[in-house]
Amino acid sequence: MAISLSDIAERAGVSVKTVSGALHGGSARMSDDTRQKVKAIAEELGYVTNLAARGVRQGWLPLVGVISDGLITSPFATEIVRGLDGAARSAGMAVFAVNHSSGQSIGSVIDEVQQFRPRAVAYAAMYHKDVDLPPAVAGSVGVMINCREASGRVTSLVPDEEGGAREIVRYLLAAGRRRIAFINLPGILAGTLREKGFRAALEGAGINPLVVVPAVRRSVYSDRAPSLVAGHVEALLATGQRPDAILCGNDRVAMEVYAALARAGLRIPDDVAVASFDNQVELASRLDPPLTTMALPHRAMGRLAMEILLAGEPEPPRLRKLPFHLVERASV
Amino acid sequence: MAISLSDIAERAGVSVKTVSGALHGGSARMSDDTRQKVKAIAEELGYVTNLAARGVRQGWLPLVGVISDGLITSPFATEIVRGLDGAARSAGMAVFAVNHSSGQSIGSVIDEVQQFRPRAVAYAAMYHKDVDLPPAVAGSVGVMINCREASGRVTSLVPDEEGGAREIVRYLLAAGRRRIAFINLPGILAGTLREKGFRAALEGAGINPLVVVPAVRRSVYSDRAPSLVAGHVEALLATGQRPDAILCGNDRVAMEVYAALARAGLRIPDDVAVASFDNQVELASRLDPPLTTMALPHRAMGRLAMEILLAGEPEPPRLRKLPFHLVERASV
DNA sequence: CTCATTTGGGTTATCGTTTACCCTATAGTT
DNA sequence: AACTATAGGGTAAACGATAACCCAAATGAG
Repeated sequence: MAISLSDIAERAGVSVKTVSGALHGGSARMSDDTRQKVKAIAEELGYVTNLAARGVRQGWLPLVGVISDGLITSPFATEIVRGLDGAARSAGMAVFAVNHSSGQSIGSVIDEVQQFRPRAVAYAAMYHKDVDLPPAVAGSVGVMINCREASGRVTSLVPDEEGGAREIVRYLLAAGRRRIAFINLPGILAGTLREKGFRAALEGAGINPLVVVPAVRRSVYSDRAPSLVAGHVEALLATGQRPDAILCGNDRVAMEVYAALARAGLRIPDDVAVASFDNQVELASRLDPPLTTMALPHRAMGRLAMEILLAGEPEPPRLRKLPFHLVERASV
Repeated sequence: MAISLSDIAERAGVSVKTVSGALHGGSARMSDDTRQKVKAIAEELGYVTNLAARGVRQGWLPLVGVISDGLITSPFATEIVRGLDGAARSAGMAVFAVNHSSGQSIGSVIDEVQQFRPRAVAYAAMYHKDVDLPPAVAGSVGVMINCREASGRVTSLVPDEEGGAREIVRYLLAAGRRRIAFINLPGILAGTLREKGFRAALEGAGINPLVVVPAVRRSVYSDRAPSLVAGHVEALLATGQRPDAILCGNDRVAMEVYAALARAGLRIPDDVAVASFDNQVELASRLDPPLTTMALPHRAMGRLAMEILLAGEPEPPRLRKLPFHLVERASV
């Protein structure tokens, strides 16, 4: 079927090992003449390296396996994969992803991945959460992305939720806002951590948070849960203490806040500033006015993950928090 | 390093081939006793098949390569990959994706993919477009997803844009709407085809389209291009012939239409119905009222692509148009 | 009881590549 | 001129799994 080294060897009148050396072994000693001739014939025949064969010799394939937990619906998944992919390709690796559907045990998914003898394996969560890796398989996973591994045996990469919240609060304060409300995402780790950062930043400035309320019914954040946002905004506006800034748990919440404020006849940012988390570009940049929001470091997590995976000497496992990135638009 | 068949064979006191037969060759004749013993030892030792070794023998690896053209920013990419992945896994295959960045020739990307000796290769475009595959590589690609291959040497799977437009128009007509405007996406294939379907459906009903206008400056559709939507809506409302329905090129355009109608004090759907294409769930379901929209058949394209790739006898190449799917919410 | 068939399993070659080791010229050194 | 490096390249053995072939023992039919 496909051309192999021995086809080239025969045609060039040299041995297989010479061909191998000419094409792949950069430092193999041989005359430039031979090397060029072999390369020319390989090119002519359309030779393509058989990585499976090399893999059986080396014991691994130039692949990086990514186990993604649950559905890959989120657009963030692509960002993580993109970060991984970019770094992987420059190292001559390809990324293959397998879904960890809720039915299966993590062990069986890892076995599935290990069949390919990948160079490295990463585990990626689709939203920031805690994950408990069974001891037996912890050794097969090189890095955890967007989740905190409980046992501490594996390096975990997560967004710095607290820091991100502090940063956006400081930005609102610098813009002169003082009565800041937070419509948070309840029941998820990111929400809990952001609330901590939110309160800490305000406290540091000697200001009390106006209010912290959940975007949907407490303890269940899901896109399908009925939204409480409109009600919250109306309630906030009905009080004497009208907020001069509303921080939102994500861009979709901000979208609803925009609508509620528009109904109330208030202008953004003149009457009320709005800021949020996520930076779903397609949404945030299309709102009127375009939304100022904290971008999650998904791409950076992917890139750093690959660096860690492909690094020679593994550093001791630890939790690394990656900074958010402020995307300034016009809503503050 | 990893356990191999010979480790098991030694431990079980049988030959390697017997182990191979016991674990993988379902029909290999041997006593149930032997088979069970071998399986038990394999389990105990934690044996994991080495697919690279099998691959060198068979000539291919149980991998399906997906070449994705350009950036994988779109959330649709995940849908396509999900469709592929689901079908692939039930066939024991994994999907690996490589980005076709604009700098590279398609040939070099295909070579990169072929190094892994994948069972099949698909090419996926991130938006509906025409793609010209060089004759030399057309043979290596089994199916084109979300794009039309010019030469006709490869089966192409695309959304049925015309049919989708016809369907949503018929739905609007059935809801009693007669003055229907279309804010289309200019400069892209999907827009052109949808406009055809839009006009055809109205013509079939003996009605004239109110107007067809571009969402952004003509001939350049991009998320970053300045939007013309607000202006169009205002202009439409200023005429004597106020529309009773606005069809939008995508959900983000619809979002802007919502805002413009709200500013004008009009209610959806009572005063004006709004419908669109895409079904970006997170956006469409969060709008108020939730948006009725035509969902693109991305998942279906992924699934069908895998079926075609893994089918034994290839059917003659042709262009297959997959139907959109109406998602009824509350905006009509 | 003999011969044919089936059962259970071993031998060995093979896939394409890499690598440890070996051989032979040629060039350079003394 | 003899001797030693070294360049240039060949041989052959891996890597792990599979498959074509073979062989011995057990089973069945006549």
